[in-house]
Amino acid sequence: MEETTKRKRDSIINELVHGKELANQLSNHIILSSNETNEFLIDKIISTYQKALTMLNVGDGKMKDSHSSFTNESPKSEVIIDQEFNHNALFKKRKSMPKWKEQVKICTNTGLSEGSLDDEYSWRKYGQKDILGAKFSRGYYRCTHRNGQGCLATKQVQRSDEDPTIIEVTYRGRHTCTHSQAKPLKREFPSKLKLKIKGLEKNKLHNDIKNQLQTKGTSFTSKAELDVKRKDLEETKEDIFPWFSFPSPSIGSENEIMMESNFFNLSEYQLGYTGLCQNGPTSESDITDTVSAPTSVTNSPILDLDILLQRGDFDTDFPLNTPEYFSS
DNA sequence: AGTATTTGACCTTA
DNA sequence: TAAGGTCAAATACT
Repeated sequence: MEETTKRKRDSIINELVHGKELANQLSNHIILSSNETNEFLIDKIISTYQKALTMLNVGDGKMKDSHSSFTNESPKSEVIIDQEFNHNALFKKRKSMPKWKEQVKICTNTGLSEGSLDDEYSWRKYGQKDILGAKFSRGYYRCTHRNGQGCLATKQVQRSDEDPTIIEVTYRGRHTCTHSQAKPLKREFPSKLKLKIKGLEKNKLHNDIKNQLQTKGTSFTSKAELDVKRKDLEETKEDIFPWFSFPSPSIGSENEIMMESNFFNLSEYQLGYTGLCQNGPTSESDITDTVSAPTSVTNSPILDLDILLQRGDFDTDFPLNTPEYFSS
């Protein structure tokens, strides 16, 4: 082997060994905080270093044989054992991950599927199973950023047997992806249900909205309010909805929390949005329910429709629950 | 073509 | 050993 190649190789090995040592030190520090996801990621980092060193035939971070490296004699058995170890470790980690359950009530007139429930994270379906004794199959979802950012959050979605309008969602693991952290708060202006307004000028739209809302009454919010009856298993409120500021615990009882999703109020009319219900209130009871729902959300931003229209925010996308404006 | 979903097979757990 | 959970190839969608 040439002298320069040997020197290069040695410095690579030194870097890898150093990196692994640092990861080990980090592990010892973080392990005290018992964050399972962090632990898992650290394990992965260390194992990556270990694999690289093993492939260089360096063994446990120590330079064993500086002569047989860069050959094709990779210690396959070690790698296989390592992979098996990681596989088992992965299952153990998953088992010990924090887990909690929510029940989300959806409106009956929506054709949206369980998977389209908008909880502000992006999920990718990876499986579906028929569950013994259950009428509806269970869907398995993982965070979209699992591969890119190693986010291990998963959720299981299943329609309730007793009440098909209730979706039971079981979350497992916290999101570690930066994407989800950066996503807008639930109460900010939604982007998902885009309203396609064809051939309507802003002013006409504005007037139409006014007229319709005045006809229906002074105000309404969408039927978007999610009855989130949360059953804590292991988590605190803040852990489950880190983006959401919960109202005082006086609402509801037995740890049940009613969430209302009238995301924002417009000065003349209250408009709501939902990722669950596209058709808005369809009956008197819907409206009544909505109006009588606890108006505990006081931190909703107050926006004026005129300003929003002038700003062009709703040029073509306007999240009203007014059926006439939905294209689908 | 790239991304998401479906679905049968495989793996783990109780 | 059966049921639940995950993988990954095939398929669908955009």
